[in-house]
Amino acid sequence: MEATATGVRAQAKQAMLEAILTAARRQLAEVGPAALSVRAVARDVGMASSAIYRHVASRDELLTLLITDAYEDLGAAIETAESEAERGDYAGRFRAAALGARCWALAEPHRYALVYGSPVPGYIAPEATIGPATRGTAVFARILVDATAAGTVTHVSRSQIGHAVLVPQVMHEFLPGVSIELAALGVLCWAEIFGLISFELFGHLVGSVADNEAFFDAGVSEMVDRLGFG
Amino acid sequence: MEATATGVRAQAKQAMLEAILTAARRQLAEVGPAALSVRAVARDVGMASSAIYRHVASRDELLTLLITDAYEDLGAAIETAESEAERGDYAGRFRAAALGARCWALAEPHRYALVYGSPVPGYIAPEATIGPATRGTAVFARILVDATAAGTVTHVSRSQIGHAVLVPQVMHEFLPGVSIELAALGVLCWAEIFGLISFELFGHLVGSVADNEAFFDAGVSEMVDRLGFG
DNA sequence: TGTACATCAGTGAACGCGCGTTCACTGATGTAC
DNA sequence: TGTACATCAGTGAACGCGCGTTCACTGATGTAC
Repeated sequence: MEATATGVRAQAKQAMLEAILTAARRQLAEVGPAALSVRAVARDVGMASSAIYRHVASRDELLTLLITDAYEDLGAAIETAESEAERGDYAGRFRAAALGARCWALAEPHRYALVYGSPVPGYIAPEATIGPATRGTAVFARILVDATAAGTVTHVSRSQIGHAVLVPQVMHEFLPGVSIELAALGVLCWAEIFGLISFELFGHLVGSVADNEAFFDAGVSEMVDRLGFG
Repeated sequence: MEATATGVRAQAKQAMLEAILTAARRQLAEVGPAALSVRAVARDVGMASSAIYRHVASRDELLTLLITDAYEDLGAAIETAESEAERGDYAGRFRAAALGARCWALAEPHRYALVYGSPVPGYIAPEATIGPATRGTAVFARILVDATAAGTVTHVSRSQIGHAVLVPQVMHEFLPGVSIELAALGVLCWAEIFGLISFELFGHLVGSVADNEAFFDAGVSEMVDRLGFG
């Protein structure tokens, strides 16, 4: 009974935290991260503002929770999308992962902006955000690793890339066996994917690109070519 | 004498506006666009907060001025950098323009984030920002146009790009004579350049990329290849 | 099972603060004769 | 050149508002005997 008893309290607490985060996500979408306010969240959730402090230490911790939450959610979306492609189809896996990222971003523009837009002034991301941040990226890395292991990489860009460009530890941990050239190309593509998504979401394609989805697809096709998954 | 007289007043007014913008840029760097405050700007400039309203209609107009100002400044930096390359060296011009953008962004990270980071919540950009926004982009467009006119474009990516992807008016106005394929490739590169800059500035390369400049250079080299400026 | 005690989620008032914008005003600077 | 008047940049008080965080408190829920 003891375990169940404390379990009930803990469960209620967990549910309350979830409600607070839901309200905070709503707030985020309305006023943005810089104007996110503990009091507004409390109002939304129907509590005294001071009650929030029973669940969250400060406004900054609330922001941290939103950030890790967004990274995890985006990472999960990329994982799910990628997992639906055939394992041996590296182009398909890459395409699915990229599209998964874009779909999530379109559905959750404010949470996307929170993690891939401007840093929040005055907020310093604690170490706890690093883990979740790599989740989505790791999916892309795995595709490169698998393709290399399978010997499917047929051609990489002709541009020269110095050996010191990437951090060795990342090469060992996330890209074992992958050549520096392909790894650097992968990081470039990773940045391009999020560059394309940001441009679309932040309005820089308005007036230039008529069909955002076709444009993104064209970009991804090009990346697949470059990576040698053609 | 009349013209000089009003000229003196007008000149003082102009100087005051410049002082306000300088203070506003400082504020922007400290607290970000969402927290930019008329009162803090007034304090910085040494005036009563109400005095600001003699020069600027509202907080939103102040933001608009900062945005057009940032676009113009970035555009000018790209123009200057690009103009130093030899006219017939399209790869060199492209490279210079891209590096010019990156240099400006590194020197003015907050103003860069203002225009290429997350949109400011609750702020709706007026039409007046459109013109300045195209200034830098136009430099890249001109390189494509010139290279096409000179017949220097030797090879474009093998990926297929539908004809409806780009807005026809933009093709006519900024990219006359340029093929749809090259134009789309150009827009992709444009997005990639700003994607790379944003990733670097917003901290997404920390821990992965050891040498940001070399990495950016590698990316640009690759783009030059793709565009057929090799 | 029943009772005494401890835990702890939520309250509401209070702290000191900053915000955008308006408004009647002052006083220096420019203009017209 | 001298004077009367108009312009207008800057003032400071005021409006109504929201903020993060603390603190002593209440009262329900869980725990230990």
